[in-house]
Amino acid sequence: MGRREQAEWRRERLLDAALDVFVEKGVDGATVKDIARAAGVTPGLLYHYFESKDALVVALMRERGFLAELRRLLAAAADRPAETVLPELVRNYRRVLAENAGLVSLFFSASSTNRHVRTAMQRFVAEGQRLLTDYLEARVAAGELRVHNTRLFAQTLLVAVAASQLMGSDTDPDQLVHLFLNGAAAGQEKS
Amino acid sequence: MGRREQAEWRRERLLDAALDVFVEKGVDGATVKDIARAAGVTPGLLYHYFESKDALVVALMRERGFLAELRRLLAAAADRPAETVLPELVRNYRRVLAENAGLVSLFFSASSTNRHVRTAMQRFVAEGQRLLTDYLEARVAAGELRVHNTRLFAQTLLVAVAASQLMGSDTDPDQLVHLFLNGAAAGQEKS
Amino acid sequence: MGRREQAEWRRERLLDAALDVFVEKGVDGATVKDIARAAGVTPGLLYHYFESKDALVVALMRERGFLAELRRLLAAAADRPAETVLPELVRNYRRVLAENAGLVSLFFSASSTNRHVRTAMQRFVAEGQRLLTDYLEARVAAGELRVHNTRLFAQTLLVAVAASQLMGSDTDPDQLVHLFLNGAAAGQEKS
Amino acid sequence: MGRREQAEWRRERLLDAALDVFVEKGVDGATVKDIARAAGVTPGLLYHYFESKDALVVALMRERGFLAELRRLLAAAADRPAETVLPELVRNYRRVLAENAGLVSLFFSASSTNRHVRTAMQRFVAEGQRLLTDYLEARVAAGELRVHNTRLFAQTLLVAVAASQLMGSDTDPDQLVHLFLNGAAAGQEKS
DNA sequence: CATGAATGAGACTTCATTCAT
DNA sequence: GATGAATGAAGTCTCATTCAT
Repeated sequence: MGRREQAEWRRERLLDAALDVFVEKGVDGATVKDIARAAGVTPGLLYHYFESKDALVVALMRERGFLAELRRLLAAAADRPAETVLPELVRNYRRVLAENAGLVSLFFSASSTNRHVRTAMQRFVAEGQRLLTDYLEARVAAGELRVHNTRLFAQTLLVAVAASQLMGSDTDPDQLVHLFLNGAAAGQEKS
Repeated sequence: MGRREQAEWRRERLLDAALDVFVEKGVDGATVKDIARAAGVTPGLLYHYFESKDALVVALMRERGFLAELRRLLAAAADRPAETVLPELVRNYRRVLAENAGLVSLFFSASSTNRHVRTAMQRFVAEGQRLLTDYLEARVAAGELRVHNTRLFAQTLLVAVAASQLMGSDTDPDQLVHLFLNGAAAGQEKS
Repeated sequence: MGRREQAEWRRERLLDAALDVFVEKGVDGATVKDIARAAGVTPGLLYHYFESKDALVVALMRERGFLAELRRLLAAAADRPAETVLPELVRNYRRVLAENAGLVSLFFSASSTNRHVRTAMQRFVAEGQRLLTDYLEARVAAGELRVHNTRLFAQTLLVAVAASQLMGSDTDPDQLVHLFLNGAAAGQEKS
Repeated sequence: MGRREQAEWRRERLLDAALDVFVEKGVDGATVKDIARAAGVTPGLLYHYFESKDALVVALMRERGFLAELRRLLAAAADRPAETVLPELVRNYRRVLAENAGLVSLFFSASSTNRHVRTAMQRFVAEGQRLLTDYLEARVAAGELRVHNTRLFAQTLLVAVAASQLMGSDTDPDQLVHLFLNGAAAGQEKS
């Protein structure tokens, strides 16, 4: 492994360690020393790779966030029915969340004092909503859905998945999508 | 105002101040000095009323939480239709959240290092879900709803309201409930 | 000693200690720990009295500076001849410098990274020059001196005294003033 | 450019960079990284040319000081009148100071923790004074000056020039020398 | 020669908490 | 009850210096 790769690898290990520790102790509860120890380096080195502890959080959101995944999932979906796409989306989304488990709690703990972090997080969530909203609009245009407020639908769905993840519920993706598509009223049936 | 009332009053003011400061800076970001200053007293005095900073958080959740409100809202509702009750519930729930605004972010920021706080918070959320789930079960039994997973419905609804509050969206309660009751599929119509 | 006096006294002791340590090790070389130890307290307490290490330096200049002394020395001097006043001034000025010994080196070491400190120092020096310049102008007006550039005279005299102090020379005040009043050219004699 | 010249050249560029950065941030405020960056190299390389950061300061004083210049200016001056030589000296001295601008503040900031640096600086200043004192003694012997304390004269003059430089005053060299030669007393006139 | 990753020591600062007054 | 001086532990961050590549 050359010098260059070694550095890149070290950076990734620091992000791994940071995510682990943030998840376990919370962003504010985690100390730089904790993270460094988890990565097997000295605290000083952390500052060779990241400007500050907050910068680590921002980097995590940028580089380990699931926006890329979400984008990929919806890229070619505009023409396919929500009934097919959404369960798949939820399933994949859940998988991504599960894989990068800690990120979820990270997103919900907007407690950091630092404005940069908070702003980064909000931008992040907004972007996710926008991606899903765009897809939903396409489906409404296609006549499949009649959602009046696509933004509300998108926000609620994403939040619901994340929340169930956060609380450790083992929600069935199909059930969730079914609820969103068909509602809970007794008189309603699929045509 | 007697000794007794004076003390009681002071305690309430401390809780007020703590909530304000927690909201603004997050639980970990807020210092005891901040809280004391916001309450117009000295840090030392805070320890006459609360054992520790963490005790303040727990007290806030116990005494300022919206469980009482939720309980009251659902108490006499078991026999009334969800179509009527839920919008009312969402509306009132939102109002309560808005009034104790900060609590929402407090609940979502599970970042505190202290295990007591985290546990208290989780118990709290679970209790809220249980209350709503019980009502939904009653409505399913009454034949109004056909929800398969009432816990999922309850969790999703509560989280959705809280999240919209957290993100500052001005979601319309009626739209939200409509989405939950009727779904988004185009072929579906209210009878 | 009441609480109030105790605090005041402690603050003064911190300034004393800071001056000592700054003199010995330089502003940048001195650590907060050094200062605290010299004052017999913990580093944390220092921050109860001063916002930062830099604030300590500024406070030293404000409260231990010799401007007050200079002002007092020149207050009633406007009508008295420079030949009498200046040696007296130099003598007293040297005494003040000697008493607050360290301040001199503090003033010359403009090395602190912090802009606030540097600015405070410059304002300080400028004020001293202005005070002496005003007196000299009065003597020129009185016909005793014919200085063309009073600011130059003031600056040079003050700097010369400070510099001799800084370098540990035991300059005779009378000789110094004599040099400034009569010059060094051989053809010149007092009338 | 051969190996040898290349190395020499690199060394000079490092000294240039070091002086610039020391001036801007002070000796203690400047980091090795700052200096390396200013020289366009990496921190590690700096240690091929200098043993330590302090060694850089000492080298600067030895190799970039104005002693050489002062020596040259006074070398052939012993027989020429102070009235001619001193303004010329001040002018050239100021020019040298201006050219190596930063050195002045470097000399006045005796703040470095390191004793070696401090000692080197003091020796340096003393040597400058001795050079000028020797010249003045020659002029006294020649009957031009009647200075009683040539060391005082030399010290004061050099310090005055440096100080005006340090404080950014645009002092006129002729006025300064005039003050030193003729004094400020009203009754005195040039013969 | 040259790089820059890595270290270790230590700097400044913050803060929950205690306690004499 | 109330104050705020005082502490001790810890936290974030900096930096001169070394060394494998």
